[in-house]
Amino acid sequence: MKLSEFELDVMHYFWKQTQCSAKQIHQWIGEQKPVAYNTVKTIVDRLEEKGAIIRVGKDGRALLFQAAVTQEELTPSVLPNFIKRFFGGSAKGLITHIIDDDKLTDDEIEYLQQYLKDKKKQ
Amino acid sequence: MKLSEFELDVMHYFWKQTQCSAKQIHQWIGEQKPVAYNTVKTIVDRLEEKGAIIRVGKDGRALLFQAAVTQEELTPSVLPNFIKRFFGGSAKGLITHIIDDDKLTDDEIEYLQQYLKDKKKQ
DNA sequence: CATTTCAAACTACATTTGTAGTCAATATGC
DNA sequence: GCATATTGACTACAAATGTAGTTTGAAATG
Repeated sequence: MKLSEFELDVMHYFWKQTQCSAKQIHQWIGEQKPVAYNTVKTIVDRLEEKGAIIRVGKDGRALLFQAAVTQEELTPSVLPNFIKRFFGGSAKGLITHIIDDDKLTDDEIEYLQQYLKDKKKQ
Repeated sequence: MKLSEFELDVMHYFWKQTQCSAKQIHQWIGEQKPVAYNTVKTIVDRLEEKGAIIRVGKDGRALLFQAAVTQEELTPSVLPNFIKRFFGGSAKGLITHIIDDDKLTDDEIEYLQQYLKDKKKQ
């Protein structure tokens, strides 16, 4: 399943919330960028068409939707491509880039060190 | 600068090679998926329009191009978005995902451990 | 030099994406 | 019950994207 950037943004909300209406999505998105309700509704419609979300009921006249694909199901298909495109296929390259970029707190670094240590033991 | 997926694919070659012609790009891409020369040429044209590559000479009648933006210049604008979309903004989340997915060799794990250690010292 | 050939430049077109308006049905408040 | 406000469904449309054909001019070749 291939989703556009905006569609992924919206999925993000479905992954955090168990179920929600287009209106709720619109309000959430609206906190970050101004966009018409209908715009969000269109994205929701397309996500339903693509099978990324499904109707699970109604709240008054509003339809309630729920994610039909998990973040985990969708990510694997995206990450390898991303790594290939931007880091010549080297996952290590991506990680060192993140480290260089100071994207990690000291705590996170510690956590990852432990994580790597555990991984090597296996 | 925003580049499409295909455009990024092509940039990938410009980043590896110092300079090349549309024909060379076409041959390389052709190894992975069948696509007409003109298709590749269009992408090269668009990359030139966007200023991602520049003409650096000719080889016979063929134009030679060279990357005008480095991978490093382009990646920073893409990575945060990617992390936000797929890992809720957590770089740590991305890294642990990669580790879990066995994308790393033992040597790479070792290298990263050292890398993290050095980072913490700073 | 004339001819061939090949790449550049231009044009075309279906699909996807972001953005939103219109219309119709239906809860809901009074 | 009726008017009003909302929401779903449908339609619209420009820009971007992937894909490739046509035309033209200039370089290679005999």
